[in-house]
Amino acid sequence: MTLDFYKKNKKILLAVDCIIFGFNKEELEILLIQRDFEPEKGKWSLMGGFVEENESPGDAAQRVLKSLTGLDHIYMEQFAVFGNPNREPQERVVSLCYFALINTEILSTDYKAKWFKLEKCPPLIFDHNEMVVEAHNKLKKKAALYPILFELLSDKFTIPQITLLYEAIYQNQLDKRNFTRKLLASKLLIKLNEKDKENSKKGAYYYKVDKSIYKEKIISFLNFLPGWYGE
Amino acid sequence: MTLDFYKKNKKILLAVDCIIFGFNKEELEILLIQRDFEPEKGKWSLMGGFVEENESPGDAAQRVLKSLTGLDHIYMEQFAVFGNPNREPQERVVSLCYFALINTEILSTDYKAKWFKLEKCPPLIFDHNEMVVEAHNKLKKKAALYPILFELLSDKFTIPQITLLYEAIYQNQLDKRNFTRKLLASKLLIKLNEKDKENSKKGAYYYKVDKSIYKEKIISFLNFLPGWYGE
DNA sequence: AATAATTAGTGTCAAATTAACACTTATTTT
DNA sequence: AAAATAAGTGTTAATTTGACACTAATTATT
Repeated sequence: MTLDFYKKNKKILLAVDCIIFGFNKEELEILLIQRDFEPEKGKWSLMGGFVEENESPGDAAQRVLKSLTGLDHIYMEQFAVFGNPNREPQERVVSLCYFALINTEILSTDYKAKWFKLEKCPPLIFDHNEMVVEAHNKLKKKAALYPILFELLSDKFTIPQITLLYEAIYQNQLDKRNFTRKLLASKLLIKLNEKDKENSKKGAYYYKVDKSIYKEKIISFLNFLPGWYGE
Repeated sequence: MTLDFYKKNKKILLAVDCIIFGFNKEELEILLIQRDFEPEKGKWSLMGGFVEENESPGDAAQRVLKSLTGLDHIYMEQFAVFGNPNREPQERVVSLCYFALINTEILSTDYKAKWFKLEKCPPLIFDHNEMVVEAHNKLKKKAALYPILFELLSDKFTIPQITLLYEAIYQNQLDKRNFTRKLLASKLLIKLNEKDKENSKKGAYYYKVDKSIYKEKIISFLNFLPGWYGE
């Protein structure tokens, strides 16, 4: 039994960092917390923590996010590894990065995590600002290809809301006629008999996702954004 | 100085595994090696190794690949983390997965790594078969969006060769007229005054990539594959 | 009661892109 | 000279795209 093989190798602290984007009705935001321990105490940071013995990195990300924000069962995707030997000054830490996009409203106020407008993201500890930039790039690509964005808009949403969301992510104006046409052409949306009257006098119809179709026939959403090309 | 914070946490063995796809003229292949140490000695495996103290995971992947295959400066992309606590029986190991696509010909015969047809991939150690499936899925998506595939076809290549490559990756037939038209419409290809006469009597013109355009204007290649949708 | 203000919702058309389709060309072998 | 092989190319109808601006529904104001 040659366990020696494993013994020779150095173990490493393995962390997860969660980049949580939020949207409500206007702008893309990002969730941050203030470190309450050294090093870098008091500075703003992503939600992070270490992978423990009996959990997978994905589970660790879920646990860390929940413990710091109360957010549970958020689908996150691993999108990068930051593992430069000197990225943290005190000790070597390799970080696995996960991102998600949620509705800002679902964050409970019992926690200290705070939303920042993405455009006004403060300086963060270590290399966290780079992580945010990379996550935003991934989000753009992902959103172009997959209708994931509908999921975050809770159960029901209006077409103007989706439009605003895409505009926030791509920081671009969209032609609402063309965009609506494409949305509806996907046949993923079911019109409800109910209107959102909070945001306009006329009121906008709510829609929901047709999950039966959605699961199988995942559709290419590229070119939702005219003239926009990946990366 | 609260270094204790770090001390409390368990360190983990961190590995990299390299999924190297190869193509020459017909089929998509995958590079494997036979383990020459326990556990699982003698079984087929991906090229893997541990991340060492003074290297980033990306550097580790490069080092491991080079030491086992001689392949150097291969662009690999991190695409998954396999970190289930029990994925290796002897000891907990979290593995970062990287993939690349190269021309099978560039592999030197001095090494023990061996090409297998992807369709005849043998049973591999641990969860390596799952890694291969995930990598293949990523490759499909990636290839649809980016012209990366030209890069692997060394300096020059013919249009029939590219067509075969895409057909191998998507395991699908392509209409050669339509596909050629799209390739040329990208304006990424420069026709050379030289023919490949090895593969046909008539001979096919070589092309090379116009790197000056390639770098900036990365073009969406989605819908290179008619009716094909992501994932 | 009429008017103004606000945002939702919709249609057309010209241009570009797509997918389906089969024959000719160049060269080598026999 | 004929046969074999793989390269290379063009047309057309259908679909999709992007540019464009008005009408509809409701509420607030006067």
